[in-house]
Amino acid sequence: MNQESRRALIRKLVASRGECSVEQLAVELGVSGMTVRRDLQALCEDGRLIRTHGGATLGERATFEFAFLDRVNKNQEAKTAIARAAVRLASDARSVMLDGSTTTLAVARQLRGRSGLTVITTSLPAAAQLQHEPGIDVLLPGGYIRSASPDLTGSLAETNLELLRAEIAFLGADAVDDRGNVFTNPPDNSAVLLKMAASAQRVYVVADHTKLGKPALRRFGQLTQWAGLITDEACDPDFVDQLQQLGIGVIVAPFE
Amino acid sequence: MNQESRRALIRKLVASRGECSVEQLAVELGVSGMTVRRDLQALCEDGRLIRTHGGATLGERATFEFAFLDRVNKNQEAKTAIARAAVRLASDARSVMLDGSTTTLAVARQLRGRSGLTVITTSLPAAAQLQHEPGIDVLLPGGYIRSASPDLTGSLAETNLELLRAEIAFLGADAVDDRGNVFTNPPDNSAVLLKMAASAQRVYVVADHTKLGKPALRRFGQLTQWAGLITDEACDPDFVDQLQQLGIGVIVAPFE
DNA sequence: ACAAGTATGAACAGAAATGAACTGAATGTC
DNA sequence: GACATTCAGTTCATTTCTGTTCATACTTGT
Repeated sequence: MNQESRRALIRKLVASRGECSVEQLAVELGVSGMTVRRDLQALCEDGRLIRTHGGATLGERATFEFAFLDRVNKNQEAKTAIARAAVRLASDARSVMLDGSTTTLAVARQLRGRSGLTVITTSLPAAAQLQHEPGIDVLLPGGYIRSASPDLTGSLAETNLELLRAEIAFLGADAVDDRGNVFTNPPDNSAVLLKMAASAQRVYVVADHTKLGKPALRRFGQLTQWAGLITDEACDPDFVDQLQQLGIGVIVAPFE
Repeated sequence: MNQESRRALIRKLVASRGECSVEQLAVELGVSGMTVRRDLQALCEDGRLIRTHGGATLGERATFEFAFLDRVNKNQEAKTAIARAAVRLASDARSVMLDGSTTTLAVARQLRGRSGLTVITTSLPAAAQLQHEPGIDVLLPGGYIRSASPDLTGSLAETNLELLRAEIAFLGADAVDDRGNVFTNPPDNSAVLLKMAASAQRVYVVADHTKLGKPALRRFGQLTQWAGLITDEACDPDFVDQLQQLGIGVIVAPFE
């Protein structure tokens, strides 16, 4: 029994029973619980099942569900703080753009309950969060769904974003250095991000404190061109000073 | 009973009864009231139900989700049979269009495992089903997410569909009458359906036996214009005869 | 055959879930 | 409007689960 067939069998067992415990799977497959956990983690990252404490279940993907992504989310507290600050900035906006990062997903969650708002987003989880909000229209620009993460990319997305306009855009960054350069990691789609930035009157970069002060692979913009950075209060104050001396607006969101 | 399935069960119980008390849930689930409270809070934060004093009621979002799941689960066997026949017709197609009906969602499920395929769909659940298939590219035409059902509509969707082409399209119908007229119920988006039909080389209407022999509110097409109808073996043979005498191709899919 | 990389399992430390007890808030009753 | 009752939410202890780390076995490519 190799890894691949074992994982296939786990998928089958979970699919047929709807739910399996780690221990149960370990006994049935004749491997240790540790191995089962690693398998479940891998399958969960692929979105093939939903990890639970003690086991795994089948997601209700008959509906448009991306809730399982929330659990993968790191630094939830910081992102929620940033999101609260972000929606405050957008309090009178009637159109908001959100990219496909996990930080902007937190923004989407904070937008719930708003009315008279159109949200343009490439993020399918954000769309799922907002689809049933009575006061919010969700507009997807279309495009290919990236296999690595549930958001839209490609020339169709770019072309459509050129035709759309929003009052404010929130873009997630994988890294921000002390010169105000904003980075993303491939295979992230910097082209789509740039189209979003070009189509919004005000552009804020959202990045929690773990993203600050280091570069990443692909530079896609400069904070001096945009409205500023929103980060959380666990960040380094010296870093914030440096950016502010460059004339960059920095908003430090407090925790609850 | 782990957390995930317990919360799923709570959702079901609240959905079926409209309202549940904390104490009632605690007894039925065999957990403490404290655990129920924590579950309810989590579900409430996700917008899945509305917390009340002493219990919880159904929120708007949950209402939509369960209404959609009901539709998905209706005549599941027939829809699966139709879907199997559909993917056989599309066995050498490299591009497939799927609309947002529950029958075409079954087609999406049957497409899993295929490779070298691009699926163009307005259905967000279908997209969710296929997003992790390594051999399948999922292309969304964009547009507004309808509030009543999770699919895309609006002029953006229509414009983009005009630019796209597929070898074969499967469109769900709410009704097919004995003259070959194909109907949809408002607020279904017949404009998007027509754009899909116009952009595909072969167009099949998929409709289980409960949809046959009756009209619905909005006529959006005629089977004689298209490649034919796929239905299931529980249909009325006389009805099939009538359509065939009009020169319409009818495929009757057998159950497993 | 050898070496590099991968998979596996054991042990342990940290995290999460749960329930009990307690305090504070909301609702209903008189 | 005051009181009683019920409910909610915090805190803490207990249990269970998770994931890191490390050592070993296995697989794969050269």
